Amino acid sequence: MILFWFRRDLRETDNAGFFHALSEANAVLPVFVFDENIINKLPKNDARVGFIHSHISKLNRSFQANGSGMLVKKGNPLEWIPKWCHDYNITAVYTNEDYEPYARARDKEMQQKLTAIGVEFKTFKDQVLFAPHEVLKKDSTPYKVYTPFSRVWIAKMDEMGIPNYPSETLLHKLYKSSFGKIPSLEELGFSKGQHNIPTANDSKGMMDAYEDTRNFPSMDSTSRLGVYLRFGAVSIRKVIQRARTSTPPTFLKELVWREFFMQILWHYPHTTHSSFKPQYDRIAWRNNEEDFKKWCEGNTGYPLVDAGMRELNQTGFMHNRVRMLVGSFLCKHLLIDWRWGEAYFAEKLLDYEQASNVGNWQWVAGCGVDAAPYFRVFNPTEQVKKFDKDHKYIQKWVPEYQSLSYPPKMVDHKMARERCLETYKAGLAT
DNA sequence: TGAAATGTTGGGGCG
DNA sequence: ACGCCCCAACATTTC
Repeated sequence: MILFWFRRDLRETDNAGFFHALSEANAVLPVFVFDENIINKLPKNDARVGFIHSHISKLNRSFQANGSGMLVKKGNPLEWIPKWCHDYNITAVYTNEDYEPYARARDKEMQQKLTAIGVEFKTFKDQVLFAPHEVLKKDSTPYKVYTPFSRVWIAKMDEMGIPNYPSETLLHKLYKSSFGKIPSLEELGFSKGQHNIPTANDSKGMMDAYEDTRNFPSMDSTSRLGVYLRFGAVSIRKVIQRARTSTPPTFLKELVWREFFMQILWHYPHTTHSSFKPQYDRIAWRNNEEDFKKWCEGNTGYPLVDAGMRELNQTGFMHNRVRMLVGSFLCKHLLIDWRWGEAYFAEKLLDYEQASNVGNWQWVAGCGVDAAPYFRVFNPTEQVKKFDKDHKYIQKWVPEYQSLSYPPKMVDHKMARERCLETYKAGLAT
C-alpha cells in the first residue's frame, strides 16, 4: 500500500502526486499532519489554520463517501509518517514537492528516515508548471531577471502543453477504512479564524479585465486566488489553462511572477534573511520601533498607506497596488529594514507565500533580483491621485481621514525622500 | 510596477 | 508687426 501525504495540495482534483499514488497502488492511505513546528507559532485564531482544516474536512467527507477516510494528526511528520508506514505495512510514501527551505530540509530528513526502514519516498511536481531547475539560462544558471524568464517560461508552456492528473476519477482505490472523525479545530488548539476568506474569482472575465482594473484598489477586481494556490485548494494548472487563453496576458504574467520568485528562493534560499544584493545589508536602517508601530496600525497620516494597513489588519488581505506603496513607505520613508515588513506580512496575510513575500519585499526595498532601483520612491499622495482619485478605497478603510481625529503626517514626504536617497547612497558606497 | 528636477516648446498677453 | 515674458504642456534627465 502507498501512503499519500497531503501538504499544500488540499484537493482531490488534478493532484499530481495523489494521481500517481492512486494509479500505481492497489490501495492508497491518505494522511495529513498539522506540523507542530509550523502551527505552534501561529495565533489561536489564525484563519489559515481554519482554512486548511475546512479543506481537510472536505476531503475527508469525500473519502468517506468512497468507504475510506483520512488519517489526520497534530505533531511531527517525521514521527507520524514512519509510524504509519509500520502500522499499515506501507511500501512507499508519495507526496507533492514543496520548494520552501523548511520543507526541503524536512523532506531530506524524511527521505533518510524512510530509506532506513526500507520505504520508498517519492515526490512530484504539482504546485508549479515548471520546477526551479526546469527553466534555466543556456549556461544552466537560473534567470535573475523576470522578463527573459517569462519569455522562456511561456514558450515552454506552449511547447509542452499543460498536463492534467485526474485523481478524482480513482477514489475507489483509496484504502477501505473507518478512522472516524478527524480532530476538530478546537482539539488541535485553535478556534474559528478571525477573518472570513472570500471565494476566489478565477473566471476568464476577471482575467480579461485584469490589465484595466488591477491597479484600482476600490474595484475589488483581483482574483483572491492567493490563499487557494498557497494550500493547493485550486489546481495551478487549471488556472494557467484559463489564463493562457485570456488577453492581454497580464494575469498569466502574474502567475509567472509566482514561479519566478519560487525558483529564486529555491536557488538562493539564504534570501529569506539576507538581501540578494549583499551591499544592501549595509544600509543604516533607522528601525525606529514607534515608527514601525504607527505603520503596522495604519496611523502614518498618509491615508492610502493607512487604508492598506487597516485593510490588512481587518481582513488579512491587501490590494497589490497598495502593498507596493506601504512597502516603499516602510523601507524608504521610514528607513525600516524590509525584513520587518516581510515578517509582519507573513503574520497577517492569508495569502502569505514565502517566495512571493520575500521576493516582493526585496523588490520594493531595491535589494532583490530585478528590483526596483533604490531611487524609485513612491509618493503616497501621487499614488492617491493616480489610483484612488475619488478616495473610495480610503473612505472605506480610513473613514475619519478628513477629520481632526486623524493623525498628522508622521514624516514630511520631501524630507523623507531626500533622507532615503542619502542613506541608501551612503550605505551602498561603503 | 516612480517621481522630481530640469529642459524645451509654443501660445497668448502685452507694450 | 514684433519682441519679450510667462507659463502650461510635454520631454528628458536625474535621483
